[in-house]
Amino acid sequence: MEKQRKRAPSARSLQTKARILDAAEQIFAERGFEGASMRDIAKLAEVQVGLVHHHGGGKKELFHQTVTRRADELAALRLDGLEALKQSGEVSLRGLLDVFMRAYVTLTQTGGVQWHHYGRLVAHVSADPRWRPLAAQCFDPTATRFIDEILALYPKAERQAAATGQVYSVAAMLAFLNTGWRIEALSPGAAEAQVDQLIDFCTAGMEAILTPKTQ
Amino acid sequence: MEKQRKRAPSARSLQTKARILDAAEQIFAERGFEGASMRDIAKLAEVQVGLVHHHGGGKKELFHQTVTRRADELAALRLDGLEALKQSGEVSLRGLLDVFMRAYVTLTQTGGVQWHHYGRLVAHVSADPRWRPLAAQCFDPTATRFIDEILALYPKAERQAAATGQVYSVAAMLAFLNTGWRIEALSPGAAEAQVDQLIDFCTAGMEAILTPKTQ
DNA sequence: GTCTATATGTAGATAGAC
DNA sequence: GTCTATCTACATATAGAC
Repeated sequence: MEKQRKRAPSARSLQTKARILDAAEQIFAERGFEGASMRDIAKLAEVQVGLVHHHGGGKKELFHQTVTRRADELAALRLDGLEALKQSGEVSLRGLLDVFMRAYVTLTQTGGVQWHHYGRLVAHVSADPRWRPLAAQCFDPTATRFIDEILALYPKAERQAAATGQVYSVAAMLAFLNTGWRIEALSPGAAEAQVDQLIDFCTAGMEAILTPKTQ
Repeated sequence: MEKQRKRAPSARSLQTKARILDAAEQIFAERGFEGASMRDIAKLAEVQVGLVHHHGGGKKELFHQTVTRRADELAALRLDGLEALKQSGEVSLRGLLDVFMRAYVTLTQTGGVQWHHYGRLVAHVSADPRWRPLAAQCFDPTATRFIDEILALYPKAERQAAATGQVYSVAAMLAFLNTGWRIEALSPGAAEAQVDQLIDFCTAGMEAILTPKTQ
């Protein structure tokens, strides 16, 4: 259970680092990279400023760690869902977009504050061209995987169209996450209806640009 | 209310202020509010730092001025287009979204660097909840106007659905503007095709959430 | 209106004691 | 690993000469 590499990670140390990453996640999500300060992160994590540098390795490196920490978990969530969908034999465009979005959206809205912060953090990463390489590393492999599946359903569509639709869908999803609606405040049924609406929008839009205009 | 009628705006002064706002537009667009510095803005505008304060009235006020400067022009562009569309008698959902997006998108892509910067600046404003009041002041009136027209076309649709679709459409549009495709680098025909594709996506998505599921 | 000089605060980062 | 103290740089903002 307990990891022991060199000397002693000392459960306390791991716990401290986790607290720092949690704090960084929140501050970065709220104020962006430039707007966040190491001091505010340290204060929220209830540690000294030097410790944030020690565990984070500088502000930029800390930001990278914060983003990548949950990226694998998110990718696994999506790819597992994709695998389950394919084995069900009922692969459809809507089913693919549902798998890609629903678990993530639900998690960021009702899966605890940290995932909520992570949702906003991802919005920053996706919006700022400066983080393009980081975003590519974290999210492109999974996105490409889904685009492949979509193209298998629409053999005559061009890859550019599917990729464009994916970009628009992600943009709509991030808008949904960051528009400030805390859907958890609604009734559970209403929350699901909101997600359904998002998926309806993206499915219809995607299908429109996948099928030849000369309908 | 009115601008200084006291002495003389002195063409040179107006020119200087315009240069400062142009520089601010570019720097804010590239690095966001926190990432931008008054020094960098001054340097790009080729003036002294004090002058940026003098004309801008502090960093926050300068940001507001930069955003609002072109907002009226943009609103007029859209409302004129809406008026023309209504007088043509051929109002459709696609027509409305076309009016709302095409002129703006084309302008930010081929209307000169300053409009290109402004497109990215608007993306920052739209993404950050801190600028919500500013965004509301600049863009909500026009957006509400278009939502009204959409609801007139779909009497049975709920206002929430139209507003949600509008948010997703704007998100897709901003993604289009900021994904880095310089469509001006493409052939003119290809550029128009890209915009058509964006409008296709939004029209289909919007229609999907405006019509009752149990169709 | 424009420039020089400066006031004042805070940022990221590090050294060294414990 | 953790904390205290500090270095250095740069931020916004302003005062006053011209």
